[in-house]
Amino acid sequence: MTVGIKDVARVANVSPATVSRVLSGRAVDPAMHERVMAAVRSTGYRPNLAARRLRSRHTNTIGLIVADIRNPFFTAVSRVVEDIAYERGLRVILCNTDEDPAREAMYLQLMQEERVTGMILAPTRAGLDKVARMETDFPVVLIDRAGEGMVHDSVVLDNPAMAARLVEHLHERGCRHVAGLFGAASSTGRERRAGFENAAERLAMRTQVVAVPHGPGEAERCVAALMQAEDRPDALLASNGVMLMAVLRALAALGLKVPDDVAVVGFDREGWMDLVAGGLSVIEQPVEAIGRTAMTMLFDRLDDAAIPSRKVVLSGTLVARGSSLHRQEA
Amino acid sequence: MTVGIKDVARVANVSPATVSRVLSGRAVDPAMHERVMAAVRSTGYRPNLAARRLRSRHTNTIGLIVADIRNPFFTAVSRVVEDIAYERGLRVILCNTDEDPAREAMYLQLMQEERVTGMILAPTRAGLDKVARMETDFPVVLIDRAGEGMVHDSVVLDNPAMAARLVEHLHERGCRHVAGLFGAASSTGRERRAGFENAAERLAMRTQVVAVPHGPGEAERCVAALMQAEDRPDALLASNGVMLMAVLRALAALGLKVPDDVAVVGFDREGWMDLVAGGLSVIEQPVEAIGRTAMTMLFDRLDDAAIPSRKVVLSGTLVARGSSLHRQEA
DNA sequence: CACTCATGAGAAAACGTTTTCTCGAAAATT
DNA sequence: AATTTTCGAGAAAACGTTTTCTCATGAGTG
Repeated sequence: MTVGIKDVARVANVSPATVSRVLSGRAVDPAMHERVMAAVRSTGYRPNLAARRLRSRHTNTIGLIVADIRNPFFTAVSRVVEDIAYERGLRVILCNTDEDPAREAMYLQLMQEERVTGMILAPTRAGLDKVARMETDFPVVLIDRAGEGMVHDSVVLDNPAMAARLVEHLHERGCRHVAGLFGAASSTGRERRAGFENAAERLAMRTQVVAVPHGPGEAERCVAALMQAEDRPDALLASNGVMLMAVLRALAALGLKVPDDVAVVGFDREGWMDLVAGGLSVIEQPVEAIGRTAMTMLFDRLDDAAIPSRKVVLSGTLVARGSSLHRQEA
Repeated sequence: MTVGIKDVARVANVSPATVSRVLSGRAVDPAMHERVMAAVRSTGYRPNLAARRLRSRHTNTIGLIVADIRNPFFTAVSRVVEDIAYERGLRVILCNTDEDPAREAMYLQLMQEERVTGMILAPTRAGLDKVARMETDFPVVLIDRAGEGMVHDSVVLDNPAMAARLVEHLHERGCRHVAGLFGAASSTGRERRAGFENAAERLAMRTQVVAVPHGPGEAERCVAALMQAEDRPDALLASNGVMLMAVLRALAALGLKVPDDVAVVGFDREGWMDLVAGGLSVIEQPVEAIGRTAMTMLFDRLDDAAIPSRKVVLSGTLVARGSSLHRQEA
C-alpha cells in the first residue's frame, strides 16, 4: 500500500540504491537525479524514518529533558535549542519530568532506546546522581543544574553569586531580615541558598530559609507561614520565576503590599513582571546563551568525545525595579 | 558492541523470538520468562525503538503540533495530552510552529515520515487548508482552531459566544467603545472577532478591530496607536493571554491606568493575572477538557476510522475581576 | 596503446526487531 | 486409547532503508 523506495526506483527505472543516493544528496548523474526526483513527486514518496535510522545507525535526534515545561525559563531555553537543532537538520525530542525522578528515569531510558545523538538535561537531584552513573552511548550536557562530579559537560548560572547579588541589593535598599524560598528538588535551589546565606551572613542580615517542594500551592503555604509569624521578614527572595509568582499571589491573598509591607526579589524574568509592584527586581538569566552554549558543547563533544568535560558558568544580570524598594522604617 | 536481542537470547539460551515475546508480555513459560529477564538485566539490554517500529509497523507515537509554545494555553493543553498519552503507553512528539506556515509544513511532513499513530494540531490558517487537502495514514484532531470543512475531528472553544460574553460584560460595566485585538494568523482570532462585532452591534457599542500579526512588539504597537488617537476606546479586548500581557505592558508604557483610563478584558487565564489591576477579567478556557477531548476523539477514530467527523465546541467561563471596572463617566 | 584509476550504478547484505510459519508436546475431546 | 486441539518455542522471513561490494565505463597516465 504505502510507497517505498523500491516503488520509486521502479518508476524511475533505477536501482533503490540510486534513489537513496539522490535523496541523501550524493553525487549522481544529473539526468538520473531528475528522473528520481520526478518519480518521488509522482509517487508521493515519504521516507520511513524508522527504517532510515535503523540502517544508518544515526537518528539525528537530540533529547531535551526539562524539569518543568510550565516554567518560562525552560520554554525559552527549549526554543533556542530547537532553533539551533533545526538549523543543523536535527530533530528534538522534548520531555518534561515535572521534577519527578520516576518520570525522569523513564525519559532517560527512552533516550537510550531512541538512540539519540545527544542529550541536554536539566536533572532533578536524584537524576543528577543517576545520570552520572549511567553509561550512555551519546554525549550529555547538563543545563541549569549540575553537580561537582564533572562527569558531564554542563552550563549553569553562577547561582551563588547571583543569589548574593540579590541579597546585597536588598541590603542596599535597607532590608535587614530576608527569607529565601528555594526549590527543594534541584541543585540550583541548593546553590542559590548557599549564596544567599553567605551574603546575608557577611552583611549581618537575619535570614530564614525554606525548602519548597515542587507542586501547586506549596510556595503559597510557605509564604503564609513566614508572614504570619510574629517576627516577619522585611524581604522575600524566590529562587525561580514560578515561585516568585506564587509568592506574590500569597502576599496578595494575605493583603500585604509589595514593596511597602515586604520587599520581593527573585530569579528569572518574565513579561508580566513589569506590571506588578512597580516592576519586580530579579536576576535575569541569559537564556539565549545557555541554550546556545549547551548546543555548542554538545556538538563539540560529538566531534571529539575525548575532550575533558567542561563546566560553563554564566552570569545573570540584576534588573532593579520597584519590588525591592522597601519602605524605610526610620 | 551494542547488545541486541540476539545476545540476550544467547545468554538466556532461548531463541530471539522468545525474548521478544517475553518483552512484549506475551504468554511464555514462567521459567523461561525468568531466564530471559535475568539475561536482560545482566546484559543491560535496551530495545532499539527504530527496529521495533520498523518491523511492528506501529510507532505508538502521537504528534502534537502547537502554534506557540510560549503561550501557557498550549503548554497546559500539552501537559494534559502528554499525561493521557503516557497512561496509554504512547509517546508524544511536541512541535512548535510559532505561527509560521513554513515551519508548520515541515512538521506536517515530519509526522508522516515518523509514521505517527495520530496527530493533534493547532493549525495556522494556511495549515488548516493544507491539512484538509493532505492525505494522511493517521487520524488528525484539530484543537483551538478549526474550519468549516469538517474533514477532521476538532475541539474548539465557542469563540463567538465567549467573545460576545466579554463584550456584554464590558457593556454591563458601562463601557461603550471597545477595541478588539485579534491574532491575524489564526482562525480563532477570526471567530472571536466575529462574535465581538456581532455583540457590539447588538448593544450599539462603538468598535475598533485590529488584526495583530504574530511577533514581539506587534501588540504593543497596535495599542499605542489605538490609545494615542483623539477618540480612544474605553475598553480593550485581547484575543489571547499573550496578547493580553502585551496590551497591559503597552498601557503601562503609555502611563495609562487599568481600569480607570481603560478597561481591559481578554482570553485565557494565567497565574499572574490575579496580580494586576485588581485581577484581569478573562474568559478561562477549559484546558483540561480540551486536551482530554482531543485525545478521546483520537482514540475513538483509531478504533474506527469510519465514524463521521465530529466538532466539539466547548464553553469557557467568565472570570470577572477588577480590570473591567471602568470608571463611570457620570 | 595498454594500463591504472576514478566514477557511478546495480546487486545484495545488513540494521535489530516482530511476526509468520512450522512443529512437537501436552491437554482436551471423542 | 486414539484423535484433535491448544500451546509454546524455534527457524526464518520481513519491515524499508543505507551501505558495502562488485563491476562496467571512461578518463588519465606512462
